[in-house]
Amino acid sequence: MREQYIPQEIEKNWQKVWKEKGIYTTPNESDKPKYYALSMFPYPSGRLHMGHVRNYTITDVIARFKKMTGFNVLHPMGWDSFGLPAENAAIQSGRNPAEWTFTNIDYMRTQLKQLGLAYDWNREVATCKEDYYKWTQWLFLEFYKAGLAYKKESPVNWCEKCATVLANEQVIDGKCWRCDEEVTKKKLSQWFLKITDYAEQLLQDLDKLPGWPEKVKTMQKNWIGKSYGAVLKFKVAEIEGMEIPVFTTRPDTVFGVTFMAISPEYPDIDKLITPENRQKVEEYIENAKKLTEIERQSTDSPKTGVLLGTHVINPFNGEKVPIWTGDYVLLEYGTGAVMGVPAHDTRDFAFAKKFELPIVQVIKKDDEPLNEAYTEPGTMVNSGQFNGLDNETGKQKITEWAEQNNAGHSQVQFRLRDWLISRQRYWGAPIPMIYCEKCGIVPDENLPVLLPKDVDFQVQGKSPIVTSPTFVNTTCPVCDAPAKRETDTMDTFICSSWYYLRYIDPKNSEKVFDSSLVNKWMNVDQYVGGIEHAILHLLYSRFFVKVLRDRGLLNFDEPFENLLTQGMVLKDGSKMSKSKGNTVDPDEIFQNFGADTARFFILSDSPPERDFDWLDAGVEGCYKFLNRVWRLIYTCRDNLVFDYPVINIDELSKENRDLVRETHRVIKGITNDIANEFQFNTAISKYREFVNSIYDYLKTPDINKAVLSYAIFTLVRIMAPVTPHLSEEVWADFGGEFSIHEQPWPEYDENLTKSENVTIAIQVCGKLRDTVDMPVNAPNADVEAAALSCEKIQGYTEGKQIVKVIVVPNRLVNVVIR
RNA sequence: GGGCGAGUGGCGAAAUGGUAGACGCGCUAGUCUUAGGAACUAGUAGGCAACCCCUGUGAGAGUUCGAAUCUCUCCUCGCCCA
Repeated sequence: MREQYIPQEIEKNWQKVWKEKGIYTTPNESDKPKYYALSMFPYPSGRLHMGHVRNYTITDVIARFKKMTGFNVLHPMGWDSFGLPAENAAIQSGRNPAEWTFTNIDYMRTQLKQLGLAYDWNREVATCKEDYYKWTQWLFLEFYKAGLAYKKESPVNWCEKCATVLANEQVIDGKCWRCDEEVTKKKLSQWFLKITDYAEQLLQDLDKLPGWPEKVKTMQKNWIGKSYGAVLKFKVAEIEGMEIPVFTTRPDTVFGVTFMAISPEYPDIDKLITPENRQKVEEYIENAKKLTEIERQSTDSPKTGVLLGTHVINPFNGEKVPIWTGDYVLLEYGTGAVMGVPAHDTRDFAFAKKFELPIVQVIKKDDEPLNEAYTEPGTMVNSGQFNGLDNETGKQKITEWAEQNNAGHSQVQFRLRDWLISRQRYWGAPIPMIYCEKCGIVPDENLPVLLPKDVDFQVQGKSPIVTSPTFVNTTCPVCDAPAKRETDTMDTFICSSWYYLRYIDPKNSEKVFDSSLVNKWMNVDQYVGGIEHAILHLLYSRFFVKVLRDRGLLNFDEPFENLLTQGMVLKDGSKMSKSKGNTVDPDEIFQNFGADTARFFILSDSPPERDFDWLDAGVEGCYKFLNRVWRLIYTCRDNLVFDYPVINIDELSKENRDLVRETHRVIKGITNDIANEFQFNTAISKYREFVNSIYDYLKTPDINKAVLSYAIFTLVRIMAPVTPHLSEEVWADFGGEFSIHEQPWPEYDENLTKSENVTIAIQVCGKLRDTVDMPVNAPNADVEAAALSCEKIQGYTEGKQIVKVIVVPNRLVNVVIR
């Protein structure tokens, strides 16, 4: 027998051969249909973690399988390599962020190669390289030219610890998505991308994505948050000509308005404050600034507010109600002002209770007294001419009345805000804009705008980029006068919004990419990544594609045809993390067991979208199994014939026929598990069952070399996507043509997937009582007769009346008695 | 508070209207061995001295010849949104 299974040697050798022969280089031209398999590219944090291993193994198995089933597969990899950790490392260790990043990339690339992933490394991209971010900047200018990039002063989310602003999507429960610091509000002049222009399309086109998990689509739908309502205009009683518009989804409750609340940041708030209230209000406004959004919005935190002293007039009933300012009203949502209807809005109710404001019920279901806000449907009351309408009709009628009387109009409102992309950091793509005193804001077409190297990373509270004497001062490209550069860099989510397009044409120095190539390769047929990107990255990428389509750069609506969101890798029931000390280092697994074992294990046990609990004993179990496969092959080496003759099943003994049939059945099962369902865990269990069957077969005296060879070499081939090194080694050792990964996927004969006999369950009144072996597809009458003649069944039927007998072919018989 | 998803052995899980617990981990006993954490064999949902018996897929009801699976009510957990 050949020596032991030594994965470390086998794997190293084949990785070298694959590289030399370039079998994973993907040509752009091919007779085969295209298939684009994509993993979310990593941030080069230093080393691979098990989440990466899981993500990339899943995509790799799909890519290898597709290649064997006849596709020209594009399977690239790259680096999401701008971002804060590099800068923090630079601050702490004095190293240059670029150096830190490229060192990490080199190490992680080695690890990816050790995992045996079938990437076309010629297409590698890194977002922090000049030849990439040049085009990120170019795309920014495309947005600018389309009127989709603008600068605006507004209160923005500010993370003190990261010393930068954050997009709304990056604020999780009022905290920074990166460092968990409480996010506060700060007024700054910042660049935005006008994603709201595409809100409707981003919502509608979710229907074009049947290959996405419902969960992700629902999350995006909620995030975009389309709501139908009306803007109603309330005149200010004390100030001639001034009015305050409010957005409401409940115009039907307008007769229940007993106060108005405006945001502390409301632009005209100053005019609305009467002198006797001024001091109190200003103090209140100061305080509100310090609060986080979560503190302000929470339904269970106590409501606060102060009276301004002025009033508005309800256009519907002429009633004068006081104006308050309350921090639960946010400037960014709606119009920054809400009409207070305590009877029918939970937060208004709490506010009114606290400040003893009147509560007027205008929607009624029954006569129960109002102990809390009534937010259900009902009939309108106390609403003048609208009394008696059901409230849904009321919404329309009220809005119509407002439109006819110049008091408002219907309005569709989105929760989605424009995307704030300015970051006060160094390690990102500089926003290519110049400020000239004469010409104003001028785009810098001279790309790339390179990151300066003469910066001081030790500065506190501002971006290191500002310390560069050479970067900030420049000349205006229009008038040649001295000018200043924009010093903010772009949110790294911009860089990752288009990387999958650059893989298609990664070395193009003339253009961002060749449109015809991109149109040919896209969409991504299968995208695999973590659920944590359900909103951020996936929404931004969809937005980018739509804008680039409208700029004529590509001709499709959506980037990712099918999406698989894989679950987390856990250990001892919780997420792996350094602080918990429950991490598992991929390098250690490679060294001890080899990459094939790691790949095999990470796919076993749990379906991909579910969380996966890492178990050390589980890895060992997989290693033992691969050893068992190896031993199986080499103990029966003398009986294996690579070019075995055609098998005629009719000439074989029962044991041989059974193994042939099982081989066909396993091909069918695994093909289905991988191709249709991504049920890698059940595929793995089928490999094991098959190996167990072959071992059983070896015990029979009548071993047929062709049958055994058919089983073994089929096993080796169908395992190839999961254990590429082991399969390649065995294949080559027995004289197979290089490479097993370029062999066609085994086919099966549907007729031969069926066994000759089946065990039929016999139930009496739905309870299992016995079983009987019958030939497959036996006539129902025969099966019924066999069932009724069973001794045990007769014991149950004796003296009873048989009401009916149900026969499910090849499955069971149910005898119903009375 | 709303939306979505999930609940099956000691554990990861399988079965999507038809023999519940495939496959694996762990465990038990045995064989071989100087030894074994290797390999192999047998067993492993619970109850009962034991069975070919009874119970059993979060709880309860319903539909059906038959329900882990479909329907309703409730409980618990997770995620997202407030």
